Amino acid sequence: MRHHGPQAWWPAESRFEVMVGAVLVQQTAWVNASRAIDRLRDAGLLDHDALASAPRSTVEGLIRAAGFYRVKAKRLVGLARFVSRAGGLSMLQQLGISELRAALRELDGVGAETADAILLYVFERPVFVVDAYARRLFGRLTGTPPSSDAELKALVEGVVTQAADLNELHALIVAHGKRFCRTQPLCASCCLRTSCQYRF
DNA sequence: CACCAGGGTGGTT
DNA sequence: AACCACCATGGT
Repeated sequence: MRHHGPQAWWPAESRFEVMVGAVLVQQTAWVNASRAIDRLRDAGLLDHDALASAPRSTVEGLIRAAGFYRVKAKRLVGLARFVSRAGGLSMLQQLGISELRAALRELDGVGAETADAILLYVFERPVFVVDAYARRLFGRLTGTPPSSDAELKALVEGVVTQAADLNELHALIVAHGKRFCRTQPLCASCCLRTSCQYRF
């Protein structure tokens, strides 16, 4: 990783747009999820009330570029209805982290990783997002690899406690993982920047 | 042409 | 609990 530092991770014009992106990017390259987001924006549907009442067939047509467009359209409308029912993101913001996570996990299409990504990037809660890159990284980095995602989460969250730092950490892991970590061993610069206060 | 991309769900063993 | 098929498009 040549350029440690803010990764301009998860660019979006609103918090709800981040939630929509979290679903659209599942098993999909960001460039294609981004196209779908642009089309939703042009259609005025990056708004939970508007999206909640939009026909699924309309949403399907707009998000086709992101792949899995039928299941994702269903998930997006369900997500929008959830936010509308709750009375908006400012209402959900009031909830405690565990009940907010439980509410998100009940939604169709929101698994462990997407729930944690939303907690971190939408609600700014101090959560470490365990994804395939993080598993590979820590599996190789530590002598005894974490045996579960829960263990890995606890390990990292026990050290990195600030939401802003967990945000940056996840961004660095994914940005680096995409470039190097799939087939090659970790390179020497594969950890946090040297000026970082945290040590594993 | 094969493989991958910032996963989740439901079914089978 | 560990697999597996499926969802589907666009890039390399």
